[in-house]
Parts: sequence; structure tokens; C-alpha cells
Amino acid sequence: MKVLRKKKLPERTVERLSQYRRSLLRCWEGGKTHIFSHEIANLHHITAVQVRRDLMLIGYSGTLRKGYDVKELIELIGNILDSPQGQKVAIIGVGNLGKALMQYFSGKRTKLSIVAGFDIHPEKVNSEYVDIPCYHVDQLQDIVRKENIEIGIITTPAKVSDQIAEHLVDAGIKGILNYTPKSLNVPSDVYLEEYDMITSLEKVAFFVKESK
Amino acid sequence: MKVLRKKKLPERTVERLSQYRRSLLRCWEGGKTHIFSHEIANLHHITAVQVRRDLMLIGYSGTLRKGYDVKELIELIGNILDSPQGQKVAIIGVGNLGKALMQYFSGKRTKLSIVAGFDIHPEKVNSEYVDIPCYHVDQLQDIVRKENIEIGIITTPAKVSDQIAEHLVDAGIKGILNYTPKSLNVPSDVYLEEYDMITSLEKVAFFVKESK
DNA sequence: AAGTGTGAACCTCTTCACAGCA
DNA sequence: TGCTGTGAAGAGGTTCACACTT
Repeated sequence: MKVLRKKKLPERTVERLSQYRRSLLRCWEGGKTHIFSHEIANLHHITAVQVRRDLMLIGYSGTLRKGYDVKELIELIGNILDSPQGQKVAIIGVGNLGKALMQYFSGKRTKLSIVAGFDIHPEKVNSEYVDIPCYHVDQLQDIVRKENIEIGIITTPAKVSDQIAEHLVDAGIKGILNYTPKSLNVPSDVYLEEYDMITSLEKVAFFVKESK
Repeated sequence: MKVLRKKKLPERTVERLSQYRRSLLRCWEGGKTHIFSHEIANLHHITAVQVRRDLMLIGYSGTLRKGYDVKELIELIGNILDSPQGQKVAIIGVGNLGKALMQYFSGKRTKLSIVAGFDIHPEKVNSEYVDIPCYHVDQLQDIVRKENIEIGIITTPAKVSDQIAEHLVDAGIKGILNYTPKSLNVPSDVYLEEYDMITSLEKVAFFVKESK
């Protein structure tokens, strides 16, 4: 059970590890100590080979008899995904989507914590939501720098996303998760992940239409 | 400018077409009538080749001199993505995330309309949000059938997502967009798209950590 | 018999390289 | 010259097929 990070992990494997961990935690809480690759596969509707391949990439071996040790695996995935000293996250835009994210996260991970929200609406500024303080966007750079926030989630209206991203980058942000439908332009040393809900829905609609 | 659908479009191309359309609409509103592949590319931070490849797949040709005709292209993408008679969508779970989706969509597409929300909380049932009525989940199957709703978006807590999906499938839903972190099991004739916000954030965190 | 681990084939998507055109 | 259209190569990710273990 060593972490042998010779080569960087495929993006997809990282995504699945995050998901494996959560279902493994549920299993562990349910009293399960060992699990087979096909059981993990069933929980995620993928193939057992895929699971084994992912575990191979992180250098974990199961026992033939009982499969994989749930606890060990949870810990190993933690060693890989988590930053030991923790990482701080800010959400810019405390509307419905921003709140949804705050809620999903409240009290979950310890290594990854949402420490601040930012908005411009007076009734939100200086309030709290699920114990996360909300500041005015004017304070964005200050607080990102002071608190050493590494990751910014943008859930503002699209019009201002460019501006926000610029401020984040200037303040030294390391990664951005953009939920705005407008694609952002950031320096290549800032990791950027974008997701567009409208596109997802249009995609489902298209394939539904096609299958008829 | 014919739609020659000989082979099915790649998933990624469909996603990008949805995005191209929206930026093209913005261009059109800004008075732009023609556009080059590299201009579209810049708007989405992809390569011009990628754009041309996508347009090639939908059988659209630009003119050498002026590039692509914005209006024609918007219409062609509409012919491909939209169902002429429209498609109805329901959102199950009118919490923060459900509301965010309702808001994003309100008054946008005409061919794709969110016609109902469902929840169990008494204060939400029989209310409205951005003009979309909210019903009790007990009425889910009835309304999906009566209104001929094709697509369901699940934004409930994970515990009940399986149950909801089952109801949707029984009521004849054609596509599901699942925002619950737990992967769903649906018959293969129901198109399923899943997105997990926590995974996205953990992925950003991982690659931020790795890049250090 | 029923698991794991993995080379090789395969599939999907992106990029290269270049021909062709105004 | 600066664009479009596209065959071919490349990169990334998944699945097949099978050797190995208990």
C-alpha cells in the first residue's frame, strides 16, 4: 500500500476515485470491510475492469479471496486526492447555485473547505449561509490573499465572470471552477474546470430526440 | 445548407454546438453577420480546427472570404439540436439547485421548456418559481404522463434519487439528468446524464495540488 | 470456480499537415 | 495571403482476452 506516483493520473481516474471514495465511505459505515471490484463497479454503473484499472494506477492491490480492504482503500484515495494541509475554497455569487454548493459541502470534507462566499447584494453581504460568511465582492482579493484561498467557484451571472476571474487570478488563485455559461480565459498555470448546465440539458434533449 | 445526418454526432460535438449557438446568438445580437472559425474558437478557448471539424460534421460550409454566416449557422444548429414540436422538462427537487436551473432557463429556449417542479415540502407545493408551478411528488407520474414530459432533472437529496428515477421511468420519461451524487440505474432506452459537483471540486483541488 | 492484474486491441476525440480556393 | 475542408496521425480512455492466484 504505497503511493507510487510515477506518472500523473488520468483525469477520468481522478473523477472516479472521488466517487469511489464516497461510496466506500457509505460501505464502511454500513459495516462492510472488504469489497470486490465488481461490487464497486455496480455502485457506479461501470465495468469491473475499469475499477481494477483505476486501482492499478494508484498502486493498490486487493486480496484474491476477499477483494479490496475498504478502509485501506479509503485512506489511500485520501492520500492521493487530499492535500494534507487542506485547501480553501471561495464561492463567488451566493445565489441559488452558490447556496446549493455551500449546502452540499457543509460538514463533509475536512481537507477541502469552503471558507467564504462573495456577492454584491446588500442583504447577502455580511450574512451567513450554512455557517459560511458572505462578503462583498470588493473584498475578494483581500480575503483570497489573506486566507490563502486556492480555489474559486464562480456562480455569478455570466456578464461579470471574466472580471471575477481576473480578480481571482490577480489574487493568486490556483484553480477555478466556472459554472457560468461563458468560457473563461485564464493563464495556463491556473487549473480551469467549466460546467454548463444548459449544455447538459440540451445534450440530453438531443439524444432523447435522436433515439426516437 | 442541408442537414445530412448520415451518422450520429459525437457527444462532444453536440455539447459544443449548444455552446456555439449561444455565443453566435450574442454575436448576432451585436450586429455581426459573419464569423471565422478562429473567432468562434477564441470565444470557447478551443482550436479553430475543432470548430471546423464540428461544422463539417453537421454539413455546413462557410465562404472563404467572410467565414460562416451567423444567422444560417444559428438556424442550422437549431435544426439539429431542437425538436420541432418542442420537449418538456420537469425538475424534481425544488431546492437551491432546482431553483438555479429554473432561473437559468426561464425565458430562454422555446423548444425546451421546464414545465413543472416537484417537491415534498408543503411550503413549496402549489407555489411557483419564475412562473414554473411546483407540485407534490405524489403527482409526479400523473403529470409526467399527462403533460408528456420527456426529460427529468433530479435535484433531490441522494437518498431518494433511485426512487424518483424509478417513478420517472415508469411514467415513460425518455431522458434523465441526475445531479445527485449517487449514480442511477435506468433501462438502456432512457438516456442518462450525470453530474456530480463534489467530484468536480475534488478534481480541481487534486490538479491544483499536483501542479505545485 | 471466482476473483485479480495487465498487455494489447479498440474506440473516441483532438490535432497535425496540407491541399484548395478567393 | 489567409481562410476553409479533410485525410491521417496522435492522445486519451475503455474493453477484451487471458494469465495468474487461492
